[in-house]
Amino acid sequence: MKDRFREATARAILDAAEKTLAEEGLQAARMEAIAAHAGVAVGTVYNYFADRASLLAALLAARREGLVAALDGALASAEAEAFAAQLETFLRAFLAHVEAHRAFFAMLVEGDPGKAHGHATGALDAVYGRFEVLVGRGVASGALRPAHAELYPALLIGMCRGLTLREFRVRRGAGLASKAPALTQVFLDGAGATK
Amino acid sequence: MKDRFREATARAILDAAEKTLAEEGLQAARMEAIAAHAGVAVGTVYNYFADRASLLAALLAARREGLVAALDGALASAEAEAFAAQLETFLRAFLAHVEAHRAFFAMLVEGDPGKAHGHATGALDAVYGRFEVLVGRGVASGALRPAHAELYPALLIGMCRGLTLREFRVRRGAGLASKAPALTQVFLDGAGATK
Amino acid sequence: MKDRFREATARAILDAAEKTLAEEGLQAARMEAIAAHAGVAVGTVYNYFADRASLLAALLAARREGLVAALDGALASAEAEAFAAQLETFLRAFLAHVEAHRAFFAMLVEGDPGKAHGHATGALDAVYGRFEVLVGRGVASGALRPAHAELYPALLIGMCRGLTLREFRVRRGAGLASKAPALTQVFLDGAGATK
Amino acid sequence: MKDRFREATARAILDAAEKTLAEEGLQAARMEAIAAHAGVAVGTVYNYFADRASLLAALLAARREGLVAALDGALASAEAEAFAAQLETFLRAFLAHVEAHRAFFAMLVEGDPGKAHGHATGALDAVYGRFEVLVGRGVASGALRPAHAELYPALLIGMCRGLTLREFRVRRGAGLASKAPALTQVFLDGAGATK
DNA sequence: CATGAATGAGATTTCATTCAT
DNA sequence: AATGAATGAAATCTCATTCAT
Repeated sequence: MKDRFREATARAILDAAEKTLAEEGLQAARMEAIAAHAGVAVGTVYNYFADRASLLAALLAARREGLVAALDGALASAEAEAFAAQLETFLRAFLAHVEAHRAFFAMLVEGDPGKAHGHATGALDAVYGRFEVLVGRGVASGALRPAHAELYPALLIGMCRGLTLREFRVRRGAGLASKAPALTQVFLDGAGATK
Repeated sequence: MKDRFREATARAILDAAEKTLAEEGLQAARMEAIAAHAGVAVGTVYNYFADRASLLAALLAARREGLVAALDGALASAEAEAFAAQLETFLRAFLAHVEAHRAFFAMLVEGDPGKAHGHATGALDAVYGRFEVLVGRGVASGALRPAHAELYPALLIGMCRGLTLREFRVRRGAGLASKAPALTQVFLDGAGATK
Repeated sequence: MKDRFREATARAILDAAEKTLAEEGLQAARMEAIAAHAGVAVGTVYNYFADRASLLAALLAARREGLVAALDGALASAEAEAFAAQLETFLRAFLAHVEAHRAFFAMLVEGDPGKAHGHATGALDAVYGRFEVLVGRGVASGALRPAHAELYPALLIGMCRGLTLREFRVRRGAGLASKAPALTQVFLDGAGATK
Repeated sequence: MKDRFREATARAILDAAEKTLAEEGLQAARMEAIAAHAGVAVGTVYNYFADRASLLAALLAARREGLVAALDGALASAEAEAFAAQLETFLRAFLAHVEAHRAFFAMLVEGDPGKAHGHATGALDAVYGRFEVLVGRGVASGALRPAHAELYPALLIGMCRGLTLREFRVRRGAGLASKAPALTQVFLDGAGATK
């Protein structure tokens, strides 16, 4: 039960870190601000995480795990359906997570290309892998053309990101996840007029 | 001729800043490192740019202008061709620029999601606009389906970004610009098998 | 009791600032030197005062308040006496304070004539006011001729300052406060021989 | 004739320095600002004065010489008159100079107590001496009581300074020099009512 | 364990001075 | 001799981290 409490505090700090990051940015977010958001003193943060980098890494890991779990859930739940439905379910799960943890996604692309990109790239590996699983299914089932299949994961993730950034400009609308059908359709059928 | 010199120095500092940013990251890049890369003393940097923020803003502006010019060139040069060719030319120009100025593109997504995204968003407005022009042509000519046309610019930019990040993982290949045909095809025809 | 500590530290830093200012001058006094004099690290100084200007302003305010309190004390304690006695008490209090906080008085005249004089002038307003109160009493009681009464505060303060600077040249003597009787006499009776 | 030109330039730089000092303060006045006020480049200033300290010292010396000359003139011209007239003439000359070269007088009391006060004190020696000459005459002629005669120079200078600072507050009036008669009267007869 | 004041290395910025043109 | 861009030492300020309470 002590462990329960420790874990709850740790989670609160991670949430505070995410919030602070979202508000002030990866670089500008100071440890004191994170602690204040969590309602604890700086020293307490250091009782849970060795240093700033560890805290950020832990946040990254926690959010990645959540995202991977969501994607795995989507992959499993839709396994029996047609590929288009699977894809839409998967993309909806992805977009919903991006929307809920915008700060996490900001982190994934931020940081120094040298260090953080290595970070982020490594961190994304597992996510990337789920997209590859999905694409593999599509190709195997004949639903996807194998021609440029090695690019599909990157293109799908990129389009999701494109939609995310678009949300910053057009400040209305039904939210990111509602774009999943359109995204699915454009990816499968293309934007070109059928001749 | 003195102005020539001043401008050349300013450009050299901007290039050095981009290089340093690429090597060390937006936050880690110190003014001294930038100055050293440019082959001048710190004080000299401050003779050209009021402070760190101004230098970064100037770099942002300079690269954006270069990119917009490249996109305008692509839009103009391919105007007479079929839309697919226009699209490919445009995407190739975009990808080539991203490749040449990776540091610039790293900057566009870095920083605080709140502020810098506003920044980046504002900074990208002109770029976004060129994608809209292109998409507008496609819809007008009947080459693009108007269904989700409002999402196309975001999706195209996103896919380019997806490919860019992919370059960080697969460290071989013919470079980003060579992906333009594949990207064009996937965007126009979709990844789905033709039934 | 924590607040007690904080206040004591703040006072220690102010004292250290005054000392450092006295030793090295308004411009030459570095924040590190002030911190060292106070026996703390630079960062600690910044935990108490936002920046250099704030620290100096706080010192100014603290010393002014002390001086004003001393003058108010003198005004109150001597209220019942004859004007000459009141004047002497008042001047003695003033001179004693100037002597004790020479650094403070150095500050009052230092800085940019434009801005800092505005500063100093504003800062001195309260002090000036006490002299005006005193002069007002003198005029009201008939002890002072009203002819040039509007100049008296300035003349009295000026004479005190003159004596202060004189201390820098003649380095002996019983201290500034001991000049109060002479100053009182000259001001009241003049230096001219009685015809 | 070349020397004439050199001297004229040097004087222009000194004037510019005084002006800049008056506007921005002793510490804040940068060499570039001084050069700009003089209409020359920084390098040129260094062709005339070895460094910043030399320039300030030269300004000090120049202004002091002017003041001393004016005081000597007043002492000589009024030698035959009654002491009260001599005093008024002298004070008027002093106040006029202070008014014309406010920046110079700001310098005299400014600076680090350590260095600049030494400076200023030394610089004032000659001026102080003229006040002593005047007071000596007054005592010798029986016009001044000898009681606190050693304080009179300091008191007179102080009163002048008090009036100068007063000018900063009351921003109207006929100028500093017009206060000479009042100052003379108060100093000779005192502010006390004649019983 | 929690606290938050103290720490000090390190970053940004200024500006007197130099020197090639 | 005049110029003004370049220089870099030195000052201010920040903030991750420590540790006594």
